Amino acid sequence: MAKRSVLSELNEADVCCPSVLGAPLDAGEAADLARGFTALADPVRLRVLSMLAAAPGGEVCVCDFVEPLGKSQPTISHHLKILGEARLVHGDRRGKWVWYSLDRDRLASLRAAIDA
Amino acid sequence: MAKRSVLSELNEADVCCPSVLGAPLDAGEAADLARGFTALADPVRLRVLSMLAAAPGGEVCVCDFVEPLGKSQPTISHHLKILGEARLVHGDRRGKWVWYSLDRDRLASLRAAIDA
DNA sequence: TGATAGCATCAACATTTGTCGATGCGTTCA
DNA sequence: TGAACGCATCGACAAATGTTGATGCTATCA
Repeated sequence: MAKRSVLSELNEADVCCPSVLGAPLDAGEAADLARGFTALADPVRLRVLSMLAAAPGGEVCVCDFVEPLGKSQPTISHHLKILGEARLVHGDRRGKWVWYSLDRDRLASLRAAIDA
Repeated sequence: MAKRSVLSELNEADVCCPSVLGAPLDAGEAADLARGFTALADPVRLRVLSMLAAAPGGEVCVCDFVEPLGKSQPTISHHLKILGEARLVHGDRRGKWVWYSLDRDRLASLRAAIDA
């Protein structure tokens, strides 16, 4: 597991959050981060996040995504599931409705991964 | 083009860099950002970026990616092309070799898009 | 000039992804 | 209880993506 000569000697074995700009990522760290960025790599999902960020109260009901985003209800549900699995959003059922909110800490951790 | 009631009234029509956490993104802004994050949404490409960030001199020759990343030379070339089209890296030919370097400003602009 | 080496492009393929109609499940309310 | 509504899941499909062997192009050097 020796570091390659072309790479930094920095040791971040016990750092909590791997960063692209620290020592070279191993395959596992890279796969973890890639899962997070994959969730951001779609225009519909970015718009979902931006709507959540801008919503008064920080919550948006599923039904309120459908018409503004111009996608079918199953498609919206699909994207919310992906964002949920990436822990970027969280859904809260209240009666017939499910209200989604943004996990700003999770977003910040992804941001930190590409922080200089 | 009226803003929806559920959304912020903030007007950022003439702001340089759209942010996920500002006003709701329109389809065009979201597509632009998604292209950037798509480039980050792959473990091989993240490892390429981290190797560039950690490399003394900030440069790595294409041939030095192949063995550490365990991918074929055409695959590495493919990923470098994607990173180049996303303006995250830049290649510089010197003799037989092409040395790639990281565009830290471009990375910072993507980071800013998910900045609180 | 010819041989060799490094990198990009091509062709092909399997896998993943985004999308939607149909359907199922849970909640509300008359 | 039954009807209506909101949301998730399923099945299917087209499009995009990651990968590699073969090939082509450019630069170096004998």
